[in-house]
Amino acid sequence: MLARVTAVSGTPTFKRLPRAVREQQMLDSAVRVFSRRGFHAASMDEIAEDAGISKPMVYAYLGTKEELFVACLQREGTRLLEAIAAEVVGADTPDQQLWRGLRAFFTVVGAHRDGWAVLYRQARGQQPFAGASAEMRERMVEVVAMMLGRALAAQGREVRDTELQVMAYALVGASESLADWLADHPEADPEKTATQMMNVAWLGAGQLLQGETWTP
Amino acid sequence: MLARVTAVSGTPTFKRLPRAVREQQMLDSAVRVFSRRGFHAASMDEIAEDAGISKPMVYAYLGTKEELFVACLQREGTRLLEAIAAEVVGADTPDQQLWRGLRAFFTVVGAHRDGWAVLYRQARGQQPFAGASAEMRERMVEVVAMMLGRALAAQGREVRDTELQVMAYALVGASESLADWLADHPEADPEKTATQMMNVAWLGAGQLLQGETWTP
DNA sequence: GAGCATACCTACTCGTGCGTAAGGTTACGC
DNA sequence: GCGTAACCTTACGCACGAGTAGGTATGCTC
Repeated sequence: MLARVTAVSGTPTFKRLPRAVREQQMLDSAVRVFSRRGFHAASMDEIAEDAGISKPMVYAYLGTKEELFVACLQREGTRLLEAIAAEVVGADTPDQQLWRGLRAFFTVVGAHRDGWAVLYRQARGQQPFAGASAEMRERMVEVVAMMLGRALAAQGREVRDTELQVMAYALVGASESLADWLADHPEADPEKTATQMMNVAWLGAGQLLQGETWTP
Repeated sequence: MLARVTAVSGTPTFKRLPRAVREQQMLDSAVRVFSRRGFHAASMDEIAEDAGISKPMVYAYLGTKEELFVACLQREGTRLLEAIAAEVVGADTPDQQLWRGLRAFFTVVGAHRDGWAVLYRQARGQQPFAGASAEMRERMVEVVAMMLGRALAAQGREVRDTELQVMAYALVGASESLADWLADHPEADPEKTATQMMNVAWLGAGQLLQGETWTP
């Protein structure tokens, strides 16, 4: 029997699709199932079924379960990073960079909610992938820290790198958390969420840049 | 054969301990193994071995794997929430409440790093527990939002509940993220991390309270 | 219109790990 | 000092799911 006329994935798939197309369908299904069940609880059978295909096809195209998960991670991760990068290069002042980066970030997350769930909720905990996930975050933190640092320098102020790092970490964490919230709230508007995040980030940062600090 | 003289858990355990003690040892081991491996990859055998006990004991005392995980969640979660609550009640001004809450939070996380890893990195993704985890965060967000709201009211300003909610979410997320960073950096000082977080949170919040907002 | 590559299937094997049955051993009350 | 309850064990059954073997259909090329 060939691939059924209508798969669960929605798009009615007729038999015999070219490899590139099927691979994308499989990745879509994999992301969906991984995000719902978690890496281990997700079964290759369910992924195959969701894609409207039989299991050996998945193995033939994307390899083992781990490799499949990595492929998901890669696709969703680069989608996100590239979208952000593309927006950031078009801006020059620090606040414009931050704003456009945030907007791109929340837009992509809003459009691919379970992709974000896989990236953020799954990869982080599961041991074989935690490293890759942490590395991606590290890069984001680095970039944000650099932006903050440049903004500081422009104002003639100097702050230790560690401080910058920690603050960047907090900002990235806040964004991730809001993204997570966004992923669970279909009614929420990505752009508005980005604005709210920008308020927290920029005003908080702005004060710090002015040399004000809070002390117990 | 009885429980070995020296278990992997460190404390040399002689045979025949009272139930309450063994249960705590098991929970310690469970948290440790769950945090290292993730829920599914962790095996009951490994947990039992780590506790220096045989598997059926774990089942006799703490029940199935899911129940065991829930028990871990419960212990670590209440430990955290109670520590924070105890600190917050002793303060009255909003910034003191926030500060003492944050300090308690980072102190507990610093002292029980893998407890945090289980709570935050594991429970969040694995379907059966995501709900409980989200609920706990929800409570935290609610409390923070309330604190912000009171601070606002004291300054005669009024903000829509949703806005408060989102900002609280961002602050909680930033804290979680720093906690996560703390869990991976044994050299870091919880109190200092709390101070840095307080700076981001309070200065950011402070500006918002003054009515300032950032606009694209 | 024969050949060949590609897309696709059904139907297995086999390891791993949850959960349990059935039976030893120690401490404590009386 | 002895029964009994609590503590603890070894050794298994069994299900589930990753990965594979081997075979069938389809369409493209010359």
